[in-house]
Amino acid sequence: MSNDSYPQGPNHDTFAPGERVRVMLPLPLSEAYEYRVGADLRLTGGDFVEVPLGRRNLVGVVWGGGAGGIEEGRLRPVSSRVDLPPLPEVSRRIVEWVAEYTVSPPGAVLRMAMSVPEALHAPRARLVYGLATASPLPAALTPARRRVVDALMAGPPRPSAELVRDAGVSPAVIRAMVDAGIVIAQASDDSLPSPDWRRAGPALIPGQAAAARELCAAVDGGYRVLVVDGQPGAGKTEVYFEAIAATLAAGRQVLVLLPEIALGAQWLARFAARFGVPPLVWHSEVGQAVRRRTWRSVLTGEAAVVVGARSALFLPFPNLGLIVVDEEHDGSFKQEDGVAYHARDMAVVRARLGAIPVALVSATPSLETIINARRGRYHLLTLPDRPGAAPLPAIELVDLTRDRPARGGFVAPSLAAALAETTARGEQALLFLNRRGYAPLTLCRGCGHRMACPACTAWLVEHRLIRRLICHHCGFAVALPEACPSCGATDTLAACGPGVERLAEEIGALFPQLRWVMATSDTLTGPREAADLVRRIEAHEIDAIIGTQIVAKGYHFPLLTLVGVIDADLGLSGGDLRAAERTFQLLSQVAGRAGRAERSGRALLQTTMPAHPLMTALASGDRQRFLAAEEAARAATAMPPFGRLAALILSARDETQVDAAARALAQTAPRVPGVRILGPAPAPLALLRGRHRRRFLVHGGKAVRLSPLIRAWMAQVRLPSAVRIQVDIDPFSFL
DNA sequence: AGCACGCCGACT
DNA sequence: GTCGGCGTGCTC
Repeated sequence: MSNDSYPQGPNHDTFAPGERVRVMLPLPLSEAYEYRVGADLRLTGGDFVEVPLGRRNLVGVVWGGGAGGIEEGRLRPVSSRVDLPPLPEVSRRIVEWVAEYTVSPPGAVLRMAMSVPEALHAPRARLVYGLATASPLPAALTPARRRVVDALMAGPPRPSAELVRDAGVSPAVIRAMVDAGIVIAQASDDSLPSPDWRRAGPALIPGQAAAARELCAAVDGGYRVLVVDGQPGAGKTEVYFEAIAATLAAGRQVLVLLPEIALGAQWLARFAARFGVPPLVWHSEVGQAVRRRTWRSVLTGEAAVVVGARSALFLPFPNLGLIVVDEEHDGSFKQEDGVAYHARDMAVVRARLGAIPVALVSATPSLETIINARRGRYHLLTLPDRPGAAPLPAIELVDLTRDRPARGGFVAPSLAAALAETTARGEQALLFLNRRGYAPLTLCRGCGHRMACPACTAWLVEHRLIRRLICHHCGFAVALPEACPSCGATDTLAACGPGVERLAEEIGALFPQLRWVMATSDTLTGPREAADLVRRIEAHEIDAIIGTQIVAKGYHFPLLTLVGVIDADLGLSGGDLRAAERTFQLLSQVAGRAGRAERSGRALLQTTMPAHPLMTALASGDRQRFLAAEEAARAATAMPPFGRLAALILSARDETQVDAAARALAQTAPRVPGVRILGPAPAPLALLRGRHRRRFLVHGGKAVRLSPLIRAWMAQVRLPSAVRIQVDIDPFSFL
């Protein structure tokens, strides 16, 4: 049923009864489907409509007029128009752009923009109970009724269940008070509190103020990419908060993309301190009621600021005025499965399509961003170093070939000594090891058998706390065996290499008095656990944090003055294009956790390669030299950002089938000057979740558009449906 | 993405 | 004999 309580927008693409419309459905279909506009309907591009598909009814979006691509007999009518504002034009264009670029069906991209089916229908109004203001309170009240009145005087109207709890009465009391006219039920006012951009921000030093002025000047000035580069503690957040305030003052919406939201409690608190209210939050952990409300308030324009993980990029903002991508270098902005996209790059496209500014923020900007800034496509704003605070922590290398840990241990004597000194001074330490579990490999000393995942090309990781061996790729888990499954010998299984659990064991043995806590995605399962951990650390109930990269980001603890990196070499193996860059970023970020307040900090990096250029660059703090070397290496081989890459991964349960498909694809590989196609070869995880994988790599110059080339290539070959093909334009990691 | 249709194993 | 496993194909 049509409902006109929302305006339908300008009339340039309206569709009258009897006309054909193309409707994009949130399904991986290659194109929009055509429908007939039924009687009594007037539709506009972007309208959400219910349409029949097969034997079900789905909500899709009116994409435009029908081109007559389907015969009359198969055409079915649109069922109804959904009572929502239309999906904004710019949202429709970003869906098409991303689909084209990533070689994905547009419907699959639209699905990310629609996100929750429930959100499409208005939630039932909730009733809240408040004091009737029209009539005066009766002079005499029973004790139970008195408690209800007191509870309502002390706070806002609330749902019955809450009132029952707060007043300590039974629901019958409230019902009776409603009948007596003392309490009235009303629809809850679920309007959102708006951030107050008029509140004064913190005082900025001249360098910060200048950057803030430039960012603010870009607001309402059309498309522009600004890079905010500054050391940890240099005030990047405060600077872009000023641009958020300016955007809100201009009456427009703001989107902030952050890498990991689960641990964003400190960020949210800073936002609330600056603007008086928390922002809306969008990530996979957000529950469906909140999702629905957030999605709808974005679409109606009521939501002022949304902070979210990469998927927030596709929220249907009708009036977006600014995008901020914080920690823009972070790898988690790259989605690898399904529609493979890089949220930072697509945020830049979204800004261009919407003619708005985008701020890319980082202490260690990606090489891509740096090169774009140098070429003048992006505008670079560099913040001065930490004002009035301790200098950056001194990064020292611990040479594991000389300063050797005790047999069976992983902590070098110098790091152990630093830990003892730090905690003796009443300060805190972070021991960083980017490996979950107890040990990454279990092998039999008797026969040499290694415990591998049956469905993946990967070793099973021992998780001693839950006594299981787990595959970190597919989740396969078995109980820790007593005997070797290959030779049957008992007491021969040996844990090889360290994980955080094993590190914790070693620390506990070295320092029995030390109060440590382990922080990994296994122990911090939600915002509540994270908030609790933050509280315990701030209250100094903890001397040392033993954690994975989950603690590398966004935190700032005043007493934390020592960071120990157990294995600085860990990210360098594997031949990944960005291995060195990523390691540099991660380790600088981790080191930056030390001594951000008045106290100066130390960061010790344990390495077996102290002469490696990456290690010397970290130790000397010479980011420029490291970047220059990295840039030269990439330029010499025309690797990104000096050339383009795409990966095609074929997978099937049957190995001969995937090989046959790979051969068929190889035979039709396009021959284009300046484009090289490598493969097929076994993909880095040749077996993943029980599927055999083969990979092609497509490499071309900066000027070559790989997406149309790959699309044309795939169109030539008809593969059996059991073979899946995954395209990844601009692959980030090679695993 | 669903949902149906279709073709092979263990149940009443 | 059928119930049901999921592999394959289609939906305007």
